[in-house]
Amino acid sequence: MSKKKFHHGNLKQALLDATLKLIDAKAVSAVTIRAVAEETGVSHAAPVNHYRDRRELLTAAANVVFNEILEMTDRRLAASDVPVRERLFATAHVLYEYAMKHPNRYAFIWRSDLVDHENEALLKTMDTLYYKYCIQDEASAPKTGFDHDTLAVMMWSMVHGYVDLRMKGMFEERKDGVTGQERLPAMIDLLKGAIFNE
Amino acid sequence: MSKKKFHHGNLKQALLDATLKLIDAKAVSAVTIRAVAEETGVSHAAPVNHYRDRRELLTAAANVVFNEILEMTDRRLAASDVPVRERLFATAHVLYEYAMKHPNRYAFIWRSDLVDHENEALLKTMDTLYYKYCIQDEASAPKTGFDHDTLAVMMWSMVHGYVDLRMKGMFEERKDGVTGQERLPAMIDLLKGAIFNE
DNA sequence: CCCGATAAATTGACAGCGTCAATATTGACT
DNA sequence: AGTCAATATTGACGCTGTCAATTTATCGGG
Repeated sequence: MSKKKFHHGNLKQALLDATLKLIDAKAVSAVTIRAVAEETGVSHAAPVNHYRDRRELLTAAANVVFNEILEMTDRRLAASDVPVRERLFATAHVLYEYAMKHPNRYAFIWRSDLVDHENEALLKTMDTLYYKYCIQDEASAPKTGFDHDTLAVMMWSMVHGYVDLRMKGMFEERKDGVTGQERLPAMIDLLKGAIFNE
Repeated sequence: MSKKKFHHGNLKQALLDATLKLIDAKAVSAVTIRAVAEETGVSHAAPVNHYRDRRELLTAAANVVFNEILEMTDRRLAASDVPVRERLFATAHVLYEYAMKHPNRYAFIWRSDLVDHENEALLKTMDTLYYKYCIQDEASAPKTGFDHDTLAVMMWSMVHGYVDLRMKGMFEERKDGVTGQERLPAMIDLLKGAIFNE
């Protein structure tokens, strides 16, 4: 029971759903308070009761997305029993796959003009993703002869940078004809090989 | 002669200057047509005579920035007679240094919701930067045992990704205490070492 | 059972934004 | 001098986020 069918139901969740729906269907620029309100069937000022402003709504939505990525990583690493030294690369693949599958969501979560990356809940989710799967604990980190922190930052930067630039038209099949589906995994492999001297 | 002191002088250039000034001082979000007009001392609708809309103005500004980076790269590579196999890394350093020195400009040029990256002039500048300094010509590319295209994309992605994520608060000195001034060069060196087996 | 308290939603307003149409002004050219 | 086109101004429009005032619905206690 708790909160069912008050005036609307739980509008808070409905607003969040509408937000993500609009992001997927169009882009985050289509997420106006008024559009979200209409999509949800309430008046243009109703959302203020649940989210102080647009930024707070979008920050909540970003948190949902980061949690999705986190869960996706959990599944990948838990299911197939990935060896320790492969964890960082597996995480990189997950990040890349998520971005390819949900480009609008991925682009959106990094829009710091729209999302408050200092938000406590969001910060916690992001830190979990980063420290749990990239940094790991010192002991279980694979021995490579390279500083593991630096490797983690490198991998994360490489994946994000590639995805971000690609979405903006760099590395497009303008002259080289190589599609993104092939190129990033190759980059990850190259790095892996270089690190492990294979 | 040509165009001096018509009504304003050459408003077109003045608008561009005001745009970059606002980007540096505040952020690209502060670049409203009206603010730029006021900064330049003309009425709010004057800019339309020189730039169709806000997007066109910002695209022109982005072109200026890309050209700055291009020139900065030119100077770096020409002056110190950088050996061929170091060119890619030198370019990476330039990109990084520019981003550190002009963070607002760097963040702005990748805002594809505001800048038209399909614009012909801009595309040409970007391609020059990319193909001239990253891809180079096949013959003069250093022999590394790795596909040079892939290396170039990797390097570019890594630098951009690191800068972008850092600006958004990842890799902040939250727990590790490492500043960006030290970390990216270390990453570049690590990659260089891995590639050249040193 | 009803009635206040309170949470939730509506309505209406406001300023700021980009942009367009109508108008006025200026400089260049014949 | 007088015409014309380029350039700038003014005023308006619809859209945005947000706030204040108001209305509506639900809950808890008499």
